[in-house]
Order: sequence, then structure tokens, then C-alpha cells
Amino acid sequence: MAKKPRVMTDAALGLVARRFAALAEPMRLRLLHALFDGELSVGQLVDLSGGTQANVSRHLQTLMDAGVLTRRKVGLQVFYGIGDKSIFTLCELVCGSLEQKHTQHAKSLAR
Amino acid sequence: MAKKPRVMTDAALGLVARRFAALAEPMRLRLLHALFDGELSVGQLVDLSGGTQANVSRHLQTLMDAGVLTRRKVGLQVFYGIGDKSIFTLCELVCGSLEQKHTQHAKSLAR
DNA sequence: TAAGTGTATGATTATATGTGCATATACTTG
DNA sequence: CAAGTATATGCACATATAATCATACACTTA
Repeated sequence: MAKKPRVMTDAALGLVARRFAALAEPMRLRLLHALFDGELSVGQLVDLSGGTQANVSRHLQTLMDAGVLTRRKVGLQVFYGIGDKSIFTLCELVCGSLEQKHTQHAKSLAR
Repeated sequence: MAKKPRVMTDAALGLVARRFAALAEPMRLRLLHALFDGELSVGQLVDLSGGTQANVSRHLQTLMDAGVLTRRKVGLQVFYGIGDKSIFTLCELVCGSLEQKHTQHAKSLAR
């Protein structure tokens, strides 16, 4: 007998990876950032993000599949919102870590 | 005049996306998970992960580029470790969120 | 019901990414 | 210096993903 100390199941790792993948795209981060203040329609998100309607719609679909957004249809318009509050903390954490790296790098240059 | 309410810079969004992308891969998550208890050599990581030596090395490189790991060379061996503590919290957050979804889903099936 | 508006989606293309194989590089030891 | 071991890397290939265009779908209103 030998190896297989695999602690986390492949399925679990896949789910976690998918969640991170949803956040691994600048345009999607832009959309999420725009939604931080509350729900917005696709049209509003198109204007705010500067992307095309088709592309924004596709990214919103991706975020929905990842279980990150809420979707509410009102007449012709569809309003999306942040459905998973952990998104806020995730983004804060990464931004904080990056800022810290940035200042450290600046310091190391200055000395 | 019109539009351009872009709050975060493209550069910042790109950096954040890259960080998330580093975590958006099952094998890399497996490697990180193995490193949670401390430094390990490439060989040890190969054994624990079940991946090929080449593939593990490549993923470690990716994580290094993302600024997530530390690298320490000792003789022939190279030891990698978690260099950014925010990784722990990031993974916990995502796992927690997914578990919650899972139990919610189970409940909704049970009623 | 026809026209108009907001959103989603099929098809295509370009690019990025993961993997395996072979081999190169770095270091140790006889 | 030769042989052996641990790690990294060039190359090739398959797959995944993002972007765009055109068009379909859903809903409202005249």
C-alpha cells in the first residue's frame, strides 16, 4: 500500500476553485464593485462598466452560476445584486494584502 | 460629455483578478492546503498531491508569481511555504460560504 | 397585434491555461 | 570529474474562456 493522504475531496476543491475563478476576471470584479452599493439593472451595469451589453450579460451569467449574485426581474429590466456577503470580505482581504505588498515594495526601494 | 465613472483603476482590478486566478485551480488549492501545516519540498508536495513533478513545479511557479508563496532552497531541495497569510482567511471564507449553501440546499430539499 | 426596448444566447475567433514528455539545470557525493 | 538526485523548463497539444456580432427572446405599450 502507498499514498493517498488527500485531505480534501476533489469535488470540494473543484467547488472552491470555481468560486475563485468567478472572481478572477477584471470585468467581473468591476461589475461586483459596482454592485457593492446595491442592486443595478443590466443596462446600468453596461453604462458603468463601459462593456458591451452582450459581454456584461455573459459575465453576470457566470457570476450567477457561481452563486454570487441575486437576480430580480422587473418588467423588461433585470436587477442583479450581491447574493453572497462573503464577497465583500474576500475583495477587502485581497485588496488589503496587495496594498501591503505595494507599500512594502515601495519601502524596500526607498532604503 | 458622457460616462466614465470607473471607480477602481484597471491596473488594480487586474492585480486582484490575478490573485484570485492563482487560487482558481484545484491542484493549486491542493498544494496550498498541504502547505497549511508548514513548509514542504517539491518532492513531498508531489507525493502528497499525486501530481507529476513537472506539473507541481509549474503550479508552484504560478503561486510564486502571484506572491502567495515563499521559496527556500536547501541543497538540492526547494521548500515552499505560505507567504501570504490572507490565503488562510480567503480559503476559510469560501469554504464557509459553500458549506452554508450546501446545508441550505439540503434543507430546501428536505421540506 | 405590431413596434419598440431590455436582456440573453448561438456562433465564431483569438487567447490563455493545464498537462505530459523529454530534457536541461543545479547541486551533492563518490 | 563522473554519476546521481531534485527541481525547472521548452515544446506540443487539448481544452477552456473572453470578446464580438448578429439575432433571439421577453415584456411593454401604442
